[in-house]
Amino acid sequence: MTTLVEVARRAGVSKSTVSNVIQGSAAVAEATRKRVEKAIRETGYRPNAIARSLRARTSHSIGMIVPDLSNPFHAALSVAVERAAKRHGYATLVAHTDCAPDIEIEVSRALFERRVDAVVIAGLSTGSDMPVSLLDNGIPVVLASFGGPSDQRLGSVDHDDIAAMESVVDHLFALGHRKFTFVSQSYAEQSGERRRQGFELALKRRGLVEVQRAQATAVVAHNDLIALDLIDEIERGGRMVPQDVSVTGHDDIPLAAHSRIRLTTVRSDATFMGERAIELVMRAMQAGGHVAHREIYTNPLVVRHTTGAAPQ
Amino acid sequence: MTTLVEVARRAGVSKSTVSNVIQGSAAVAEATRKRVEKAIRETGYRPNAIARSLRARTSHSIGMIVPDLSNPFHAALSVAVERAAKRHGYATLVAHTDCAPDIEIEVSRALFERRVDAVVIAGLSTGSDMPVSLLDNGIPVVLASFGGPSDQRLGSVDHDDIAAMESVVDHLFALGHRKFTFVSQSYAEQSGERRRQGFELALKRRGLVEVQRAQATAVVAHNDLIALDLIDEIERGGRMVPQDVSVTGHDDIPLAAHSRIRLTTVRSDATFMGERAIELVMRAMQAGGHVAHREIYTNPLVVRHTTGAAPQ
DNA sequence: TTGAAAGCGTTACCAG
DNA sequence: CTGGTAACGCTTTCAA
Repeated sequence: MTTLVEVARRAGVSKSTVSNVIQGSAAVAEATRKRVEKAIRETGYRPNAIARSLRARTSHSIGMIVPDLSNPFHAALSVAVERAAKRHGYATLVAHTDCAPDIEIEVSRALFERRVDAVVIAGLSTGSDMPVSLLDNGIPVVLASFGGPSDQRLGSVDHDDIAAMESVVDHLFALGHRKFTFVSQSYAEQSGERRRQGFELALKRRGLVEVQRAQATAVVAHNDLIALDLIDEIERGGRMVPQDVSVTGHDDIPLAAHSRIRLTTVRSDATFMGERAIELVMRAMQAGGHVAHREIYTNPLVVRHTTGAAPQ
Repeated sequence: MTTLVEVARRAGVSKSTVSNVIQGSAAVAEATRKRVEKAIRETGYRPNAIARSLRARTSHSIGMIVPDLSNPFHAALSVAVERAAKRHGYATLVAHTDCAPDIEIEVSRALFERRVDAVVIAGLSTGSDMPVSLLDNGIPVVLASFGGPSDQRLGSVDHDDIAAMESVVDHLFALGHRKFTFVSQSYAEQSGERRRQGFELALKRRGLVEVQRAQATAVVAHNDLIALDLIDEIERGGRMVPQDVSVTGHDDIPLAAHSRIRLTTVRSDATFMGERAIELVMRAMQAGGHVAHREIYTNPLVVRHTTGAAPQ
């Protein structure tokens, strides 16, 4: 593998000079610059980012922690994060956790050892103190698409789950539904918990309590993927959506709008959130501190055809 | 940030000793080991992977190049790659290309500069010589879910697109279809081209030629996502699938089996391919060479409800 | 305008 | 068993 010294030798200059040429920094005589550039071309030299990182004490990489990329919402978020990071010259290290606390620990340790300059988290197990340990190590952290424990140093690009659940229940209630149930994912994720809270709050406000899934005429799912699964299950069981049961999702993944699905859901802009997360992180790194900034967006309910009047 | 020397000073030993303790290698007296471990615990010391990489001349990271993670098939592949890599202690750097040649170049350059130990590619623009340039730089490359230019050094975990298209066309032909069309994605990807070839071959074998999309009674899509889009478009246009038009996909993404979709498609196991790709890559790195190995799987046609008898 | 040297945090070799 | 020293490949003073 070609290194700086080889290029230098070839060009008959010192490595400092080669370095200067590459950085485009210090004034270098036109003639020498030419010689060096020629040597670089001839050898196909590419700077070793690892050596640079060691010297610069910054890896120019950011960590992306995601529960599960097979959720299209998370995939879109990751895509946005990676693209935005790349635009800034940062590489993205992805890691899945399935919201398993032990994996979360292992992963954050690995990211720390690799000295990522920041981490973006798309989902976390309830009660995880992983962000705090990252923060304590001086790594800026921003939560994307959810909020979190109220450490001041944290950044977050969040959406209002409580309001979202209120609008979902409101819509269903107006359609005459009184028997609600909430279905969350298999693992305990923070956003799931918050949506459940919002759901229960909205119910209580109307003097209702959650019923068993089998009794419900309105099923509120934690996200679109789960809603889709529920529709599948309900319809395979011989009942119809929305005639017998109404179902709502959350996220508005691309497929939700499909003519065969037409899912009533809450629209959340994963791409925007991913980009915004990187913006915040970049700004924080420039300032050499933590993000310490939260913003929260209110998402609109998108009414489609999986919700309808409550059966008599 | 705590370093080895700080730990050493604290424990009153040399950094070599601390290093030895960490490596668990050279025999270290029980007493000193204890002291060192205590110092490590007290300082919360974590080795700097960047320094290690520089020294070891291996980054313990692999690059994952993917056209677009929002395709669930690619997402599943990436998940599998990342998980398998993590199991081996490797981090995964993901990069999207959208199959844009200029981004591909930029990305492979970035991965090379970061000295990834290998790269897994999930999709590539037609005619790209990016794998070759990586290979020439001594980086093992394996293509996952497609084949590629026939460089001997390449690895690939491929599926038989020609056979897949033959079975798709065979199925449709048996249902009475004679007017076929093929729809690929917006960008020119290698697997897309190959499937198109397989499709045309299968048609020719039956003495048929492709017709305009508007005339077709059988639409063969390059992948499930496109098939889903087509169904959406067709049904919004007032025609029915499969009564008026039959549609097939490729990949068998989770949603393909949904009760509202029931897509006839070719099943390809993204998770398996991702894992296998990492296996091959690990083996190659151990041997210090290129993968230079290809395997190709024949995928089954999964007949569901988006294909039916050709309209009279 | 150029180059020598120090140092980033490790590991590995070799003396002691 | 332990520690000194020399790399790994780069950037950055600081002199010349």
